[in-house]
Amino acid sequence: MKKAATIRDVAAHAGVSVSVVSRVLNGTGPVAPVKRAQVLDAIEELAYRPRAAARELSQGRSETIGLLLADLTNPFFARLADRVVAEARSRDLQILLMTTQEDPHLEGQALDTLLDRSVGGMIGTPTGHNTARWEKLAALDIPVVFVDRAVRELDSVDVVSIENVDSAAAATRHLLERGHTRIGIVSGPLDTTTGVERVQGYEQALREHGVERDDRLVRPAPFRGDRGAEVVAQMLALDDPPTGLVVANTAQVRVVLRMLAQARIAIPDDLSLVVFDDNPWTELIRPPLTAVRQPIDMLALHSVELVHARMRQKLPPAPRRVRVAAEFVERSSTARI
Amino acid sequence: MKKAATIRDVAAHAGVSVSVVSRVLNGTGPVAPVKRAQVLDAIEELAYRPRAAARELSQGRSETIGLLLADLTNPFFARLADRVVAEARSRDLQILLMTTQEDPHLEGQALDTLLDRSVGGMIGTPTGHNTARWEKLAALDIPVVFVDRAVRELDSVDVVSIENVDSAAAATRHLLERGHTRIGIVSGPLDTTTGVERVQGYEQALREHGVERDDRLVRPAPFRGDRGAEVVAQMLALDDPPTGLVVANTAQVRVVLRMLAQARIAIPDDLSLVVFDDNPWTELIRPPLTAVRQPIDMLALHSVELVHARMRQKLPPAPRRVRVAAEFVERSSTARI
DNA sequence: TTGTAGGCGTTATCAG
DNA sequence: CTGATAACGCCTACAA
Repeated sequence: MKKAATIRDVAAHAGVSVSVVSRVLNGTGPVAPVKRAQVLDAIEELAYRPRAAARELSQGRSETIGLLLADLTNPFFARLADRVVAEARSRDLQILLMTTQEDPHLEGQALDTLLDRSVGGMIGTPTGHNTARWEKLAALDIPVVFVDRAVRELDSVDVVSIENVDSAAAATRHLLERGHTRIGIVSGPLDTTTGVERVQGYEQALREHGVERDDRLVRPAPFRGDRGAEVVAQMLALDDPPTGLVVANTAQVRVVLRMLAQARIAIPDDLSLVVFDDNPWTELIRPPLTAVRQPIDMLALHSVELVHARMRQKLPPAPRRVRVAAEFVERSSTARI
Repeated sequence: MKKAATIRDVAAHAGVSVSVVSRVLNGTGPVAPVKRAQVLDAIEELAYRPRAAARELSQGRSETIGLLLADLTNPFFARLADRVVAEARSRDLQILLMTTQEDPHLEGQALDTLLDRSVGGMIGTPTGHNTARWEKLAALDIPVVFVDRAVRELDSVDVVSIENVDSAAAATRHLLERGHTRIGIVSGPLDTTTGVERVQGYEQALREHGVERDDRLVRPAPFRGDRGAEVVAQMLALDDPPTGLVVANTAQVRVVLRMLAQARIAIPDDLSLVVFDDNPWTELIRPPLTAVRQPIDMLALHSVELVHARMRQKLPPAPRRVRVAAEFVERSSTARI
């Protein structure tokens, strides 16, 4: 088993210098058509493949982009990863995957190692607690794109997300238009952009319909754990419990559903339900859930496209905020009051 | 913005040579306690982090392992990825993620780029069609571990999977013990080990109970597409349709469930159902599904541990086959006939 | 125990 | 157009 061919082997085999080979490889600089052909032949024959590490070392930057997601257990992030990988491949970018598990400490570690790898760019769902490190990446001229959510302090980085305000407003409006006035919302933590923006949309819809906001019906829940269930249970225990509920925290819909089932709350008879993110199983359960469908392929497409463009310096420096519309999918978990 | 410190900067700052720094970094070779402290200080002060690319180039191998999964859209693989990432982190290994989408062509591409990256190891779910390339990896002394499924031709690579035969037998037995004799099975393609082994388990259980195998009830389906649904529809259209069904192809349970719902087949009244892989939503749907639960964390643990050990040459050359038991979870989708 | 120097595979600069 | 040759940052004999 002889070791893999290097650029020098190719050069020798083709009877040219390494520079020529490098040039045909990267299309940088001129090469005589004849020699080009020879080089191509040699490459073919030796099954030569440039070593990524050497390339990185030499140019100080790589074609690898770090993907730092919260949690692959959440189908939303899993499908996002799937699409990001696909988009990356079509651009010859590699994906280095890490997860934060919504833990700032883990996020910190991940960012550090990403730094070592001198990745060419980053796509991530920030926990909101490592602003210094994120800034460092940016300071090192490593393009960063936040997807799904952002960090308010970091207003110089690109963000790709859905229209959170509009989506939440639409979900709430759907309930209002069906006669509900007692509408609860379980959002994400209020120090995340998704958390606050979705509550804003909810409030906006309420305002439109002249319904007063009741603090007891607006409850944030962390992304991890079962808090979402508790919070809903508390709402339901009120003297005047909600008749409609928006679960805007994707990570909590499962636990909420489980609690509702255990408590034998009939949907939509006892409670009308709209959830954020339309999973493959959302239509499988009984009743099929009305949901806000996030266009995950678009989120992935724009994220990858954005880092890619930045890596190629093909974009003006001003931070980009891409917001794509989400689709409202009406099924059977909501009913007229 | 000054550029990141290199090993030379550290050496200078600590008043030693680079080799000393390298030695304290990698614990290779002796270092005087005093100097070690100085070096550590310098590292701290300069916030030095070794460049992964340089290290790779110099030693010809990296601490990055390639993870080549079929499809992150399948919750089984998504959760597997999640655990693999976690296990990898605790061993300071990085994960380069790629997907095959069950497409041999994409798998081939992925393997090629993995080769360029000179990854230190690989964990993957092979499609079964790129044996040459897989062998090439092995020939290059890159440890390969197949997880979940294997390729029969490649019997020299490590494999981590559940006890497929036993699991399928248990699932089938469960049905038999409840009086079913007409039992269908939707397996994976028969050129995959999971596909054949689960059918073997099914047959074994049948044999135990003296039930004859009916070819029309044993139908493989590809991992992609909706074939599983068609195949079940065909079984159900028989003169003597099955009263029990095992969906052993994780990728097909969703479409089968959808079809069953549309056809208004009552479960378990019309049909008793056991599915492979216990997702978070398996207990959310109506009725909650009886399932074979794959211990995903164990699969991940062993896979990572195995590549890691091989990378460190800490294992005898003989290929390892780790098979972990799966758990049978009885819920409400199966009933006595 | 320490330091020097050569090599890892590419890219890039700069004379021919 | 082409070809030496110097980086790139780290590891590792080998010498001291």
